[in-house]
Amino acid sequence: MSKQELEIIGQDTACCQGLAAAPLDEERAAELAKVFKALGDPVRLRLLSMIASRGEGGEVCVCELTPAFDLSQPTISHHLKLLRQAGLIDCERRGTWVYYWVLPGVLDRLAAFLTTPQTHRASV
Amino acid sequence: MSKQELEIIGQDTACCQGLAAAPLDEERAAELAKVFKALGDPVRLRLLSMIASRGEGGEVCVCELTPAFDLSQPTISHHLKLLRQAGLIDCERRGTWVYYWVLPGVLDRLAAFLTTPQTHRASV
DNA sequence: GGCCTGTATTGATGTTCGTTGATGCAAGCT
DNA sequence: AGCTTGCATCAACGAACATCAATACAGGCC
Repeated sequence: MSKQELEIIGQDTACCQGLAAAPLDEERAAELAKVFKALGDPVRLRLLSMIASRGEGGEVCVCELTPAFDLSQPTISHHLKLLRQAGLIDCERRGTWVYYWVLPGVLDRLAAFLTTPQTHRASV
Repeated sequence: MSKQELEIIGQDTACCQGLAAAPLDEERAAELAKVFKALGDPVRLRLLSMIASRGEGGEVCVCELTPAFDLSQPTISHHLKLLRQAGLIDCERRGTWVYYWVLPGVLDRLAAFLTTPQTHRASV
């Protein structure tokens, strides 16, 4: 049930130049855009937030997520799949239920990418 | 030429609960999704990166941005408009040319929203 | 004034995305 | 085995989006 996500946001990839460090090349821009696109939907943002609120190592059962929305169960399942394909979350089936969690470090790496580098020819 | 952007990511809005602090309410999720959606396109990410690379207070003329892409001028103009409406950048016309810059603090606030809060019932 | 250059807007088109009902699959239970 | 529950996948449809050619607008220059 795993093994489908992208591996975009660094992990061991030492690279990780910030957005403001230098103009993004086409390839890296395309990869990162997939992640931000996954975040670019209110339902997915809420889903991710609900999962992330469980803290490090925390998990949420799908059965807790679905009833929080005025949407059909397939729709929620679809959004969870997109978040997973973006490399933000992962899941595991345990018995009848499926549990989701936030992949450790991803959000912090994304944040690091956004914040402007301290060392810069700053004008201020 | 300004005065059209959203005011989403805090500024003086003291609020700014992180994504992992608590489940996002519908309204805030919708607002934030607009920003991430603006970032969810490779062209816009590259545009923003090119502008942000100029550092604090830096500006870029549209005439420098357009030729960096294999896209028509109206398309670039359209993407810049979306970035502006998302509250990420602003612009000003000076004579014949239009200059864009990154709104100060926006990226840092976005990053702060993504990073998990330190104070938490962390399991690790 | 008229012309030229740089940028934004409009209208149209092909593609992608969000949503749903129907269906399929996995696991527990009797 | 058969039934039931939880979740994923499929097929289809309407809405939103990215793109372009054509056009409009703004400012400098003659």
